[in-house]
Amino acid sequence: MPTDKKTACIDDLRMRILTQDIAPGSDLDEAALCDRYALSRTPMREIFQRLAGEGYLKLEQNRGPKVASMDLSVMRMFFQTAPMIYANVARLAAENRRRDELPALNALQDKFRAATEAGDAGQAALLNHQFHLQIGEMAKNPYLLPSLKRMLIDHTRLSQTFYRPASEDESDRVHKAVAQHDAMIEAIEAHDAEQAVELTIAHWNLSRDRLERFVTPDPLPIDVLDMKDRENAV
Amino acid sequence: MPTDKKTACIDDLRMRILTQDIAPGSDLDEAALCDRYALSRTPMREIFQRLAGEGYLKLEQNRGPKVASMDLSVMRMFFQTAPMIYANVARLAAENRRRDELPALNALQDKFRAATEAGDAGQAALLNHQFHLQIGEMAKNPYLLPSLKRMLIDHTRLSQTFYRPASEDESDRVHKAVAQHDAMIEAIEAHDAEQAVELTIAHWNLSRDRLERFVTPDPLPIDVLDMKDRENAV
DNA sequence: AAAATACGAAATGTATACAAAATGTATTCA
DNA sequence: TGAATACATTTTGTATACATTTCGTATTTT
Repeated sequence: MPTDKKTACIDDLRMRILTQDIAPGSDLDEAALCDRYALSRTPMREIFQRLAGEGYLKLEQNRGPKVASMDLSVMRMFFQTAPMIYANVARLAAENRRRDELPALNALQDKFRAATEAGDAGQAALLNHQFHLQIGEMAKNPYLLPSLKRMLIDHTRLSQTFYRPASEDESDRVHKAVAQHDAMIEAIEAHDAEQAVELTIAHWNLSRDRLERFVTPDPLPIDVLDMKDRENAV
Repeated sequence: MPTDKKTACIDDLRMRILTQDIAPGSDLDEAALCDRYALSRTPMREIFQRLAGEGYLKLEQNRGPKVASMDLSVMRMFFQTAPMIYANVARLAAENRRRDELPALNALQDKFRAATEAGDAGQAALLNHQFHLQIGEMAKNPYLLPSLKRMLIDHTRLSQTFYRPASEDESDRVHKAVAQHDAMIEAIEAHDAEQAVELTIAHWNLSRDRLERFVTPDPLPIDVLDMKDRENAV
């Protein structure tokens, strides 16, 4: 089937962008990708168009596709907007979810937990992405979904380090995040919109601190000899 | 210039979809459009991909592009989500607008007012669309913008009748809408976020009632008659 | 030497031919 | 007559050749 090759390519590109295997702002080489995925230029360019529509890439006239960048100016908007989108999506998901959508959510959570326990950071971030995307689908709101998808792209790229906990404290946070997912599933299953919102806010607050530290890293230690501080520097 | 032809085609298709010249849910004939816009299939398909990414069209495997439909279930979400998106975009626009963006907004408002006074309903709806899109650009929030764009597509399609006022009362509403635009420009220019939000909510409330009256599902396919004829013919 | 320009190589965009899939129609067979 | 199947037509997807634009480089000109 020729179409499988195409969707496989799309999925792989998405994955590589989300894991920062392809860096934000970097250029894509059409010919090289055609070669890599064994596709001719026409379907590859259609893929570029689609990924651009989803916010993964940026296309300009007469120049190659660029991976969406993450400037500092945009990051400000990210932190400003995320709680609103996430909370409202969670509310709608709790209100509108269908029973037959719950197994998929549970399956993703199972895989997510396994990835965190196995210490597979990239996979954990990716499964966290899919988990929240699934909640987005359950919200049944075609107007909010595109915003959520764009937020999740940057959220996942930012959180690459989150699931690679360096300290005991950060490891605790990951476990807390997993537990919050469980609670969110319960709330959504119970059609408890208020609870879903509350949990989502808490979930956001949990990762916000870590995320913000990544965007604006701690200043390097002034005392060069203090090796303890050096360890925590980003 | 070959690229002008392409952007002209995109703009024209957008316009025809927004004015419901091409009905929601209708199929697009690739070959016919290639003929109409004097483009070959490759760039035309790229256009489809782009319009699909913007929410104008829906693409499926091995079948022609469909204009995004406006089902009743989606309309519910439309009315539920619009105030939140519009209000927050207005707030951000007031906060983040640059001085050099104001002339464009004023120009659109001038043209908008002229269209309403000339009774050009289609043009008025289109310029109203561009006006709110410009505010969206001024908000500088890449996460909210895609949602706003999707909302505006349906908003403009729904409001086709709004600017074709049938009664005295409805004519008043159009004038009020024009005045609200003026006030919104003032608030945005003055960086008055609270005022911008308040005006936006009022603006929304003004059109909501009128819009809700026109929420009707896509017309049933006419094929039913053909089937009857076929039965009778044999 | 610096700026400008012209050239060539690489890329991006378009047209078209070909392949695969879907759809409609006619024919066959019970 | 009616169902099923095979065939033809149309539509959709892909590969590739060709056209155009961009960009780096070298040459010219002052």
